[in-house]
Amino acid sequence: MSLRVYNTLTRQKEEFKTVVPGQVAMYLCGPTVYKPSHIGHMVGPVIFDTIKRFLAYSAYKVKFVINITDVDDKLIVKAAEKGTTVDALAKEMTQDYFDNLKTMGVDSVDIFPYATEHIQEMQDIIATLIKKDFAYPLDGDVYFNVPKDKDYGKLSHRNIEEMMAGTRVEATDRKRNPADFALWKAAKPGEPSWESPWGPGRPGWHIECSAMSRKHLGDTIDIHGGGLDLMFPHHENELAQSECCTGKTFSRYWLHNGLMQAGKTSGKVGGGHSREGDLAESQQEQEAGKIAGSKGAASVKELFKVHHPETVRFFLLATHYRSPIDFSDDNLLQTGKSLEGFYRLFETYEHITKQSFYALKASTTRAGSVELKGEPAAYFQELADYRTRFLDSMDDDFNTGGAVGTLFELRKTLNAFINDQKLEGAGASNTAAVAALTTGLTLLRELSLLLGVFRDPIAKAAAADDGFSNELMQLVLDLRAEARKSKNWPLSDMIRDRLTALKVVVEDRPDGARWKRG
RNA sequence: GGAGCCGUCGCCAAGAGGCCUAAGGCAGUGGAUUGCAAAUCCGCCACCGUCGGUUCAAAUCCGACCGGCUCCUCCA
Repeated sequence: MSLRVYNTLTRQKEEFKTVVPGQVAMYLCGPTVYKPSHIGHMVGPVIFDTIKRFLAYSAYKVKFVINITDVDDKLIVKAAEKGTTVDALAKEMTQDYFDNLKTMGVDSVDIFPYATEHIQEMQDIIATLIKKDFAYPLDGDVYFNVPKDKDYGKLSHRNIEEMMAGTRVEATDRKRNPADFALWKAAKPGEPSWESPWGPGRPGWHIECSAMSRKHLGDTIDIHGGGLDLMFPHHENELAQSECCTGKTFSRYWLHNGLMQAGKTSGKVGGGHSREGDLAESQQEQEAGKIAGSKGAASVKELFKVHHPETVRFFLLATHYRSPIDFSDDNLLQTGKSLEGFYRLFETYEHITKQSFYALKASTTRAGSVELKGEPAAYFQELADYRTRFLDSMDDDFNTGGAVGTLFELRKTLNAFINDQKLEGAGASNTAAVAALTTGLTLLRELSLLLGVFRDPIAKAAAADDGFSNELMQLVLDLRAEARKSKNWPLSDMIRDRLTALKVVVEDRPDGARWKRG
């Protein structure tokens, strides 16, 4: 099966064909760095990070760019509020963004270009647009002339006449047409500004992406991504500017991810108060303070105090990227629970082989995928089927939700194999069976790494790593083992009950007792 | 008012004309296993918002309706 992607431009799934065979240029609209990231800011990066992993696995050479918007109205307002400079605020919030990306396991981004470092490139585009009569200067501003662009509206599937019919034409509006948008804004006192042929000023909202995408990825890119909320006007305008400037296709595929929603009933999320609509304010808020009285969504850092980042990432990928995501503590808690079985399997595997799942060497390419041959044939056949289904799901418009499903099925097969072969007990010395198990775990590692999950051991509770506690626990369990040997059930049960009360879970496995803090 | 999205088991969520008498997870439940538990495995647990239509065939296409949601601009 070959890759098919849903293209917003055509509103259908299309076969994926890149400009340059074997290479992918991918651009994702990044944040305006004026406040700490909330979970909505992480959705796009996690999804496109996963897309990049899969494309790379599928033998594409991918260049992935996320921009940082470090000049904007919201920044100016916020900096003034906080009594700091735009530059200082932007730097602080950019760092926050980077921290959060790292925690979420988003590490495949090649370049993070800054808007303020591309003023010249923006001006070049504006100058070309003026020359081609697609834009006009007006008292220090420069506007894009929307009616001049006959393709305008093709991305968001709107037609200009209808739009204008619905637009209130202000008597004071100086623009030639209400739909025209600013490419360059004349400087106001106290605001950051740059020299330009049209006088000192700063860029409009959309021009930065056109400029940075062009500079780092070329006139025509393969994938342009962003939240659904950015489709109009941001992407529509970007598209118009870029194509009118270069005369070429701006992006072959437009991928829009669904937005987070704070469910009406979900109430608090990650410890922060959220009202309906707050989260949907989304990836790149277009208007600061749009929702009056809004406290805003919980910051990502607050969220991580309550939910493990891996749980959050898994949760985001368990739903199709184009669907809205109902974000709530309950949902996250359920996801966390569903992951425990994986962690337990990894633990069991380590007990059997004395080797960590996390140390398994997995292929990062489809061509190098682990070989699934051997005995028992039925077991290997199942593994092969899961791999096929997982990859087919991903090939079908990056259906991570379907792919996640096969991961759970794979887990079940692996556990069943351990049971059948008694690998925790009598079968432990069956080296062929243990090797077969390792093959299965290697497949699991290969596939889960594609989603960017189960990359590293999750941090255990601090006390569990404390040598003294470990030895003490070993002592208690040894004593209990003695009691069990002499069938002193009341005593062994008492020990277990008392430990349970201390939130220590004891499991009597075939190869001995195992404990962990609950 | 205009444009668009969504409605699949108690909850989350794949599937997008026949392989669906609908994947997977969480919860529930019966069993195997266990001294008892825990964990694990096996089994059970949905006719796909409603009503019509198209078709040999629809959860999947069309229409209406009901319910949920988003966007409609950088000037305010």
